[in-house]
Amino acid sequence: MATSNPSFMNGVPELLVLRLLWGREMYGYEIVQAIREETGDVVSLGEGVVYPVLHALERSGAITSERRPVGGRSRIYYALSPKGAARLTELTELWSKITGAVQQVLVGGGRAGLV
Amino acid sequence: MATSNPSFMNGVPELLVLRLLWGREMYGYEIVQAIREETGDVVSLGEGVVYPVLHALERSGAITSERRPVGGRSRIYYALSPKGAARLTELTELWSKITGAVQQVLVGGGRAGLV
DNA sequence: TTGCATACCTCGTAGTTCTAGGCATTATAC
DNA sequence: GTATAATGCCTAGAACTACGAGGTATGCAA
Repeated sequence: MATSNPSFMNGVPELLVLRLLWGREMYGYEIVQAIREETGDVVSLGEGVVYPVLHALERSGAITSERRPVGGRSRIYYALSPKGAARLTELTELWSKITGAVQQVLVGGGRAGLV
Repeated sequence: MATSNPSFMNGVPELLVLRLLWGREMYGYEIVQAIREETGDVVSLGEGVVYPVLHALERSGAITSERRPVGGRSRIYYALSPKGAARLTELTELWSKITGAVQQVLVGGGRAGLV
């Protein structure tokens, strides 16, 4: 209810997951850590965020999964499908467009500066 | 469910409204149009988004309001308070941090390019 | 007097992230 | 040997947010 922090995170999990899967296969737990590392801990998505995203992406045909036993453990590796690649392109362009438009307002306008 | 487009708009309305009010007073209807114009129609927030944001910001003390009759009509002008200015700084920094982190993932990583 | 632009407002819905848990196996530390 | 952390998967519920649809009222032009 509070006036709390807008986290600017809408759609970001899907975008990041797709981007990470672009070129190499990865499993869920690995993706969670990769996001943390590659963003320098700025973005830190829990497993409760990443796994549902993966399942939704698989349902929509954007990624495919394959269970593999590794060192006695079982991992589910995900790979980007052509559909997922298209979705990635689409989202990346949208991201660029939106952030560019916001930046325009932040920089431009009446006074100059603050950014 | 998961079909749809993430709009990347989380928290953006609050940020844009605060930024527009930085330096000049504006009224709701004017803000709606300003966002449309300054973003080149990339971001188009309806009145159903802007007015609730304004009310929430006023409740939290980030902006103050003053009703003024203009040409027979009544407008409610909003002005940024010190608290709102601080909030704007905070949000701007967070925005910069998040988008920077996402950009890092989009650009960096295994392959190069796509952005 | 019919329509359009201005100017305000609220409610309900939908879509998302997040927290907080739970389960099971393996490696590490004491 | 036994507790603890790390790996690796999962779901359910709450909380938040943007959005569309709809409502009221005034002024101005055709």
